[in-house]
Amino acid sequence: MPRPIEYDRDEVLQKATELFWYNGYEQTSVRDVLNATGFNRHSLYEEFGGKAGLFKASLEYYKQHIASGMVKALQSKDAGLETIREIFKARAEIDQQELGCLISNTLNNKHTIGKELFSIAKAYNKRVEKALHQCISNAQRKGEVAKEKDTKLLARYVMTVFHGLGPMSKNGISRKETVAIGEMTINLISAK
Amino acid sequence: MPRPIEYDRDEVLQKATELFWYNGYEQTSVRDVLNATGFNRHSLYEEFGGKAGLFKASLEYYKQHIASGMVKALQSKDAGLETIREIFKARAEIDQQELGCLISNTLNNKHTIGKELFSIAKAYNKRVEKALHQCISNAQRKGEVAKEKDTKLLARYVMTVFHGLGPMSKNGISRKETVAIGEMTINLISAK
DNA sequence: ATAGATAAAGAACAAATGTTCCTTAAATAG
DNA sequence: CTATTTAAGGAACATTTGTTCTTTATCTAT
Repeated sequence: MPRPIEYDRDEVLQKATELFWYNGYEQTSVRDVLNATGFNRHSLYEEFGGKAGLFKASLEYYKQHIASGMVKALQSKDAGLETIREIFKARAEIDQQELGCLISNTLNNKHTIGKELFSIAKAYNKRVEKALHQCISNAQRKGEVAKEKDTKLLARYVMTVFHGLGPMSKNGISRKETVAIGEMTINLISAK
Repeated sequence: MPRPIEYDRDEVLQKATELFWYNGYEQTSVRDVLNATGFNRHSLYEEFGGKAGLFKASLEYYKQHIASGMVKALQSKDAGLETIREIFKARAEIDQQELGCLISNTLNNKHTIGKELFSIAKAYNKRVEKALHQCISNAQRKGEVAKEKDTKLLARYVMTVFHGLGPMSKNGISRKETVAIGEMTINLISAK
């Protein structure tokens, strides 16, 4: 009996995520999303509850469609330094778009984005760092990393480099340079 | 014959810079600045030409009052790895405020902040990287860095770490960890 | 003392923001 | 065919945005 839904939730989310990624949360207006998707104003509030809800859904979309591959690779049983090398290679590719990472961008807006949205980004960031820690510990077990190294600190270190690649990409960084930075980071991890 | 100016330009700029640093350019309204400073609306437009002009002046203030010490140290004749170590120490302190770096934050808003403001940030970023490059080349001359190392790439690398510290700080990073990350970076630079 | 000049105060503007409300359209169950 | 249910369309809301304009206040050179 109800009139059938005409919009495609995933299509809307994909476009919204793109916009949030490109312009940031606060610089993306509800209008922008409506214009870009043809989505209905009322339906947006029905489906997502408002702008913040839409952003929450976009963060979820980002995690599942953009970042999940990386996390899964890191969590794999045979993850090691080669995994990290691959991640830098992928990052070198994506950074040509000069967008940085949506999670990192969101963290950067800590003081304006609201506690709930910030804590979602923070939680996911933590999850990535944990996966990275697992991977490095795994590498250590395999003998790729010296035994005396503090793998937790190494994970923090790699996270720092990841976060730094965002601004670097917006400044213009070549694939080559990004890969080189990855290689240097891996050297640092494995150095004795 | 003219009525004397009642405001203190530098005082206004200090507060404005603080606000822009904390909230970002777009999230700081002209009202916010007026409220925080008691500055006159009309005078703001007389003195700075508008919000963008105020931000330009704030970037200038930031360069001169916050970042210039670092650049000068890097450009000093006897700059070397110890200089970089000191910079990380200072950064560990400032990062407790969880603000990141205003230049880095501005770079991050590439797609919304407008070309002129972006290019100012970009130019200064370049200047810092150049100073860093000088410092590392100097260190190489002193024998602190292996001769075969690509100092330009090393400078890029350190810039990446610097940029990464912003999001890390907003996520909560201790002084100790920041200093440790600095130490690891210096090790990477000097490693043979 | 007065005229001229410039700062301060704040009213006012159009445009944009996120959100809500009301009307219209489209589908199926009876 | 009709009634009911829910989506779509879009008008309307109060705020907030950056900016401009008008009025008032305060100083000094004459």
